[in-house]
Amino acid sequence: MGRKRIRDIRNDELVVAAIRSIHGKGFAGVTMAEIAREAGASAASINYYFGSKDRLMEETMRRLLSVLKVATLARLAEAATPRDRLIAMIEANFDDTLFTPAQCSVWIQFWANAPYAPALSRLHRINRARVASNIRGELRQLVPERVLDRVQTTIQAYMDGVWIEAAQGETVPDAAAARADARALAELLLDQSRQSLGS
Amino acid sequence: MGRKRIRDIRNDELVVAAIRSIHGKGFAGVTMAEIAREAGASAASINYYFGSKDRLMEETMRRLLSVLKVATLARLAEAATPRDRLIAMIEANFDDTLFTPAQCSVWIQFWANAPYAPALSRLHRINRARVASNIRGELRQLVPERVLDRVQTTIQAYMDGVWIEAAQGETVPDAAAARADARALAELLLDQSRQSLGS
DNA sequence: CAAATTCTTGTATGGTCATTCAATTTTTTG
DNA sequence: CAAAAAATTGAATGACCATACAAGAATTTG
Repeated sequence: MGRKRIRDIRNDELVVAAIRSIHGKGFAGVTMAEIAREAGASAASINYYFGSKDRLMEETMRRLLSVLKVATLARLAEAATPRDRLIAMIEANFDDTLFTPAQCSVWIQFWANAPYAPALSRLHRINRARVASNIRGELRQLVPERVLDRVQTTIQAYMDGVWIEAAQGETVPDAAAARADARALAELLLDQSRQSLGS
Repeated sequence: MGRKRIRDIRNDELVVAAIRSIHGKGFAGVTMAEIAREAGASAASINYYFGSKDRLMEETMRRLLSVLKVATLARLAEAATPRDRLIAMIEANFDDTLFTPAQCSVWIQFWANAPYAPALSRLHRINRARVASNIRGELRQLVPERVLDRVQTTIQAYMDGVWIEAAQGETVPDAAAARADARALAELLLDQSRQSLGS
């Protein structure tokens, strides 16, 4: 039963410690020893489980992307119409499980490092493409082809921007408010598109 | 006449080299020696002029903020109505002099470092507040009080998000297109606000 | 329980790099 | 032009830190 259990538990603990530590000092600023201390382990054990600091960052981001995926699927399960499905996917980005100060910070560090780390860059490209494709899938049934691209990129840029602001930590992120604002923007974009050209 | 001329020239050269270098390897990843080589100088001279790597980053960001300010003022000079002034301020963020791959990269590094460097944090807070205040000043004459806050934060989040995407470098940033998209979003927000409540 | 496997960590290593400093060159000034 | 001031840099310094490793502890297995 518990064949790979310990490994999984440690992986979890270390990734959680990494999220907290990165939030506290940034990825470049934090040391392996600090992350280890946060997890109640030794720096050497991080290398035992992950191989390197870069790989730890990569696994940490995989974790965040997984949280996003879970939140998205949970919300999609309750959505019936294309419009509901679109909103479900957007609101998932500001789910209570994802839109926290620590995770916002990690996401920023990810953006800052991705251009210089092939593994992160790949992760970013894949995730972005997946989200874009999902959004477009629903939009195709909601807005005219002519504006599809613009609406999709606008939504995605807006969501990224909200994350940035949250990571600057001047105000505690309010997930529910973020969802409401994002939804309002989406609905505005949908209504306007339908109205200006008919759908 | 040339009392402080050499110092100014060197500052310029070093800041330009810093922008290029940071774009190439990230702030944490680049060394003083690399930045110096890019400028045709020595690492020691950077410290002579700036005192430290962190101060160089700070001055580099001041440069970008100054470019934004110049672009904003230039566009404001040609704007007559509140609506034109709002659009001028928004489009300034995607001015040809500012919205370049290298400068987008630096901006991301700035966002990633600001939470951990008081000097950068301060710069970020001040700039953000200034832009927010300017935008709100125009919006006050354009949309109902009730939506003012939401419209302003939406615009700002969207602009930040566009910068992030540009910095990921998957596509070469097209400043003119970015301006058109941003303008379209602004006009949509204005029209909808006016329509839904009257202004 | 004994052998094998997995896990854990203290310590050593090697490399990297920002920063300092003294010495030199260049420029300014009177 | 000579003295002073400013600019420049090579090389030394001193920290810091990711990673490797070997030795030992814990756990699993048969």
